[in-house]
Amino acid sequence: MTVTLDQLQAFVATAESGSFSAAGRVLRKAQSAISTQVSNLEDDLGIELFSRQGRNPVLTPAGERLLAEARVVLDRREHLIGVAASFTAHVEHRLVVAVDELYPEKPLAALFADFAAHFPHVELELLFPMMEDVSRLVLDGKADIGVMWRQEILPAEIGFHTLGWVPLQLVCGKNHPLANGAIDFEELKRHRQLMVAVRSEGPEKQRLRTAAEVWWVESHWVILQLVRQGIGWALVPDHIIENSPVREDLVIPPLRFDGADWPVALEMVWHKQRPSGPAARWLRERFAAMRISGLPG
Amino acid sequence: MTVTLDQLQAFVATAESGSFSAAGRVLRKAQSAISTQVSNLEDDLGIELFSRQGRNPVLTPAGERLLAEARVVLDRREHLIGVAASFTAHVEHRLVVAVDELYPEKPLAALFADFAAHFPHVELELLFPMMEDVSRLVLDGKADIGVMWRQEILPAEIGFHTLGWVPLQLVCGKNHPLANGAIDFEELKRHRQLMVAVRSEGPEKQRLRTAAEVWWVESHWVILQLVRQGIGWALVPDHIIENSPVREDLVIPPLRFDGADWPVALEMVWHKQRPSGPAARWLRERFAAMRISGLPG
DNA sequence: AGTCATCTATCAGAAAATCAGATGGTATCT
DNA sequence: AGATACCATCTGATTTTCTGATAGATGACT
Repeated sequence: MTVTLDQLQAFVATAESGSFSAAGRVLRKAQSAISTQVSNLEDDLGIELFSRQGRNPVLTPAGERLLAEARVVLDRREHLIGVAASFTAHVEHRLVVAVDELYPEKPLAALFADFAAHFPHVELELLFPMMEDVSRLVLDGKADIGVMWRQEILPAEIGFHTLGWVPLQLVCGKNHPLANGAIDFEELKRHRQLMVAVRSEGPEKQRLRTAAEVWWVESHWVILQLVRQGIGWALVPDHIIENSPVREDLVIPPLRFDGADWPVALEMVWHKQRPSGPAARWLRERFAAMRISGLPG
Repeated sequence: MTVTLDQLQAFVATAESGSFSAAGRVLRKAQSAISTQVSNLEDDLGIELFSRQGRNPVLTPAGERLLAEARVVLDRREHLIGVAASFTAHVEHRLVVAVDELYPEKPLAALFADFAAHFPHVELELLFPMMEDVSRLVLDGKADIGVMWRQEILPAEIGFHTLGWVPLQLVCGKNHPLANGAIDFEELKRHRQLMVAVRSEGPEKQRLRTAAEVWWVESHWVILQLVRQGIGWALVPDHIIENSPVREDLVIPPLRFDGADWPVALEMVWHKQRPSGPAARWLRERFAAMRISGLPG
């Protein structure tokens, strides 16, 4: 004989319920069936799993250890069945999500943890594209769902939904001229501004442009590195400043003018024509239901 | 019916051998048995694993994915059986090894990789004790095997075996007075020496003492940090210097006297009276068979 | 101490699953 | 076209597993 899943099941049920009889009741089998199955398992493994001194069987040290192993084997069977079920339910086996770094990581991590619990069998690929355009990735089928900042013109094939607005902070290095005292709007124009090198052209690209001289940098993270060196000032979302390794060298100077949180709209995008499975739909709904840390949408 | 290990085995064998017939030959069963078992598995999972268009069955995408899962389940069964076998063979379930940092990590890692392959079911705990004495850990039963540098007096209950000698290098900071030019033995005595704070007293503790003024530090790694600051000079094994994060700031000055590699003997120790299982014996033999990077023992 | 409920191991027969071998049909190669 | 190797399916035989019964043992309770 060879070790059988039924044997392992009888073993685990016995360990969990505390007696062969109870295990029989749980598994809807006769007590004798459980008893012999566990006994056979012990013969196959060549080791005693339960000590049968008293009225109830009690795990031996070996039984204790092997119980954990048995649970693993049974879990893997359940997992296999789950994978098969997700195939028949036409759940995606793989889902690619492209998220702009503007989206705060903390709720993102919570969301994906939740996703993993709901769809344990779906392989998730997360992209944080730098220079590529999120909407282009979605358009080309390289990503199933995208989260990006607003682009005025989106192709008609792309569906979208506004998630909310992320407020930006004005930040500069602590040795930068702007770091001392409150800032005038006109003053801003005289210093170099660092902006993310947005990919597609359009009016949105220019909306935040304030200074005469602008450098284009591929990521907010890199921008902070440059800001720290005193190369210029920038508009960067809160959460990126918070989590920056160089945040001690950064200054958020007070402003002498209003309406100065420069909100940026975050959009969720997908391809209208590509059919989306249950996992993609679930993720879209959850994205839409979440509120961004800033103003609600 | 529920998914059975036999079914999975038939499935995997079919996928590996390319046909039901071949799988039957491999598993020493009739072709019909394999065929029906795979068919039953497909019914249970509710999905087609093989496409049966041509002469031979060929995996569907779902089959491809589930094949990996099936292999995992079968592997876990083998693992369980292996754990049980190691119980009956009275293999230790846990082995604690205390290694002095003098022992080079590279061969150590290779050795333990090998160990993991031979004894996959043994939990290994590795200690790199700082201030505690390795022989004391072994004596107290907190470690099964120890590798330490030679202590003249070892308790009688401790068995030991000399593994080899580790040569030490004289090292100092690049701004230290000794860093310029070849070094005289008398010169050494005038500068502060940093030594590892060895735990037990004994003549071995004093053997390497050269300077008048000595600081005792708990680890060679920390010693290098201090040496880098120019606090003193030290004798440190090669591999620790190599792997130090501060090695650019260190200098190994030339010496104007001979016999200056200060070899330190490494011993393997164990408790004679405590019975050792197969894993401990294997590890002892392999330790003994290895040559230290320096002179052979 | 005696009673009772509940547990375990084991047995025999019934029920179920699995297997081998035979058969017919089909794809592939020569 | 013929030969070969393969697959699906059927049937009866074999093996395994299950149930239900029985006897002995343990622990709780009076």
